[in-house]
Amino acid sequence: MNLTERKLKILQAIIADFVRTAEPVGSRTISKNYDLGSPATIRNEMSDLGEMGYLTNIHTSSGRVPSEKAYRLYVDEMMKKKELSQEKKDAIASELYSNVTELDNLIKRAAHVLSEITNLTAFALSPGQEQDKLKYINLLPLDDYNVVLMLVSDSCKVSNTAVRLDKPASEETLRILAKNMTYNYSGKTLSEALTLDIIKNFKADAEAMAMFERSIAPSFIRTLEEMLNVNLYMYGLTNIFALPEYNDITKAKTFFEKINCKEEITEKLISRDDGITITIGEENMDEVLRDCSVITATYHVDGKKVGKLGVIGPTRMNYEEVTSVVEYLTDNISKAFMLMEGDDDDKKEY
Amino acid sequence: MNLTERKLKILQAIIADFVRTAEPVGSRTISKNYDLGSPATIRNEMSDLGEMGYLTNIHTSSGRVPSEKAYRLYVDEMMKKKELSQEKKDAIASELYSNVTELDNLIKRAAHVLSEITNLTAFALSPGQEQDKLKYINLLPLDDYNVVLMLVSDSCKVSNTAVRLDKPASEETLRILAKNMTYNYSGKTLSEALTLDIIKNFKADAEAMAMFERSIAPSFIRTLEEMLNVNLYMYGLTNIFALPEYNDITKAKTFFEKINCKEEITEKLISRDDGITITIGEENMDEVLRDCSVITATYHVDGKKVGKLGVIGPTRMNYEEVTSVVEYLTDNISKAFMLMEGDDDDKKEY
DNA sequence: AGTTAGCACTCGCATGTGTCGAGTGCTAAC
DNA sequence: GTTAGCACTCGACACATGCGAGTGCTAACT
Repeated sequence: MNLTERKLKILQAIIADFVRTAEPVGSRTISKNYDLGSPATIRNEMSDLGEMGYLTNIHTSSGRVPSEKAYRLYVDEMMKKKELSQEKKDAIASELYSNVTELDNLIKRAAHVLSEITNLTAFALSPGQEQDKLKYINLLPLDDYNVVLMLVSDSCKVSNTAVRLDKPASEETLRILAKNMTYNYSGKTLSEALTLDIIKNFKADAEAMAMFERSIAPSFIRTLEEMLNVNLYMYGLTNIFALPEYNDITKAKTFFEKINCKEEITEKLISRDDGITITIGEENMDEVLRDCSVITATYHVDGKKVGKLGVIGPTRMNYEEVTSVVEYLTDNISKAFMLMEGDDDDKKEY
Repeated sequence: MNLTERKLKILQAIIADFVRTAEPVGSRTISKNYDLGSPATIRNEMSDLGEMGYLTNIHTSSGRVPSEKAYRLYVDEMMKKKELSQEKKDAIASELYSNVTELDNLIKRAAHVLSEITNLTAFALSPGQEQDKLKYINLLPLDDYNVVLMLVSDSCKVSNTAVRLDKPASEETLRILAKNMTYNYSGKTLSEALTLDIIKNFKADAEAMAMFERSIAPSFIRTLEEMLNVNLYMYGLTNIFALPEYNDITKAKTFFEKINCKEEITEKLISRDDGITITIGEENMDEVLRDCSVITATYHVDGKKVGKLGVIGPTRMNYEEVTSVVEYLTDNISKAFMLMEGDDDDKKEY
């Protein structure tokens, strides 16, 4: 038995209907709305589709529900690229292109508008900074016991930390230490910096070295780690309440509990393939996401920096629509970022 | 009719039972468990209590449920101070006194452990920084077009922002501007700094002034505002799923949606009285919190800085227990903070 | 041979009915 | 003032019934 033209059309119709209504769809409905033959004919075809594993029925006399295999077929073969409605494009634009000054803010907004447009749970990962290089390192004395450790990266990400010394250090000592750090670390990527043996190659007297190791080095490492951290932003979590599949309170509960393990989710998302990736139900290999689908895409800013964003929703999701939104968004993140940087392509060398 | 000893005892028993079970409590239950007379006697008393507005019954033949007036009476008159179990004290201690380095982290942990112990939704507001003073202001050139604006406050809170200039500035210019800023702003509280007319009293040439106004001042203001921001942390939101009063999916939904308006919640919490404050149901004057009770307390760190933390839960909440936890926590936040600052009381002058 | 009408059958769901148990209110006796 | 007893109320639950949507199958139609 193979997938004839009509079978495909019927399957598509069933998917469309089920995505819209979340109700099992019967032969009569399809027959009425799609001009694909009489209910009886459709029933025969549906029966075949069921045998082939594309449709399931809860029990004998209920309508049919598309299987995950059906969604996979749909996503791979039947789904067409869809131009986003102007309205949605506008919504995205007004969110992205409006006086945002920080990349992370841009990302947040992208995730936010994504959740609003799709009515699903959206998330975004801030770009990984592994390739970002240290550019400027300094130690600024505040008073005898407090200094500020200041790191600036290639991409002008500034980070500083108040460090409390256990005994006063002279400005001279700090200057020397800062010089040493600059010498050893500037030009290195953040992840490289973390792997280097901190005190190797330091040229300073024993006391300064001791002070560095005790007080400054730990802060330095912590700050580097922090700069490397990928942030996960989530929006529209409560959108799941609108979905009939989460009418069951315990389902909603477990969803929330699992989705709140940010580390775990970050992990999962990072390890996904680049580009637009769609995983359906069991493909997610995850207890909680078993009856969800996840769509992610990679966005690029500034050539090298890469992050992810996407949505989590029921397998019954409007793949076509959501995919276009996700795609449109990732494209526009780069553009918005460039705009944010100012009209200063000439300055990009720095 | 007035509240006799026995009536009070019966009311207390009913509250205790209802808090535990969330089921309307009947005369027989009380009679069996509390030795306060036969079911019939208790029924008579309950009838009186109902007339006085302390008990309500859903319908003729259901058990009684304490009214908000009853909870108010309980909280005001009948509740005793309760020593926390050692187990809970330990849980709090292990969360608060373990290598935390930032105040905000301490606060987060406090809220987290609070939600864990009470099984309710807990929140914490980071301390307001209105009284925090600017101590150190500097502009550090990164390259021709990028400088770092660096602010350090009295309490060693460091903040810096990358500022992009629209045309290059000499180190000298930046030095002068920084000096001007220091002269005008250091020693001022953050909120004072925001109210001052930025460019008044500046001594610099016209070009430097223009540059300051165009590029640096906006970042300065934004940074100040950011430093003044009070952060709201929430934990245990999903705990409400365990409460029978939120078995209704729409209730859970509205709860989540409202509780997610961080600004609104922050507003509401800030405006509450200091010290331990308990508001019950309608006292909250809020559509969503109408059938919740809120317990907040103020914590102090460092003498002047003040924040809040507390829980949101159903009116049927263990007020005694929760109040003790909240109280114990606020006390220990100050202690943990002092420990965090190091054993350096001698350095506190700075 | 593919398509369709017709019909018996299944199942979920809503509705109605009866029973049970927990609880109240009242009255009369202690 | 307290208590036992009793009639009454109401929600929860179990069970039956009917309805509607849907299927599968067969036989007739094109």
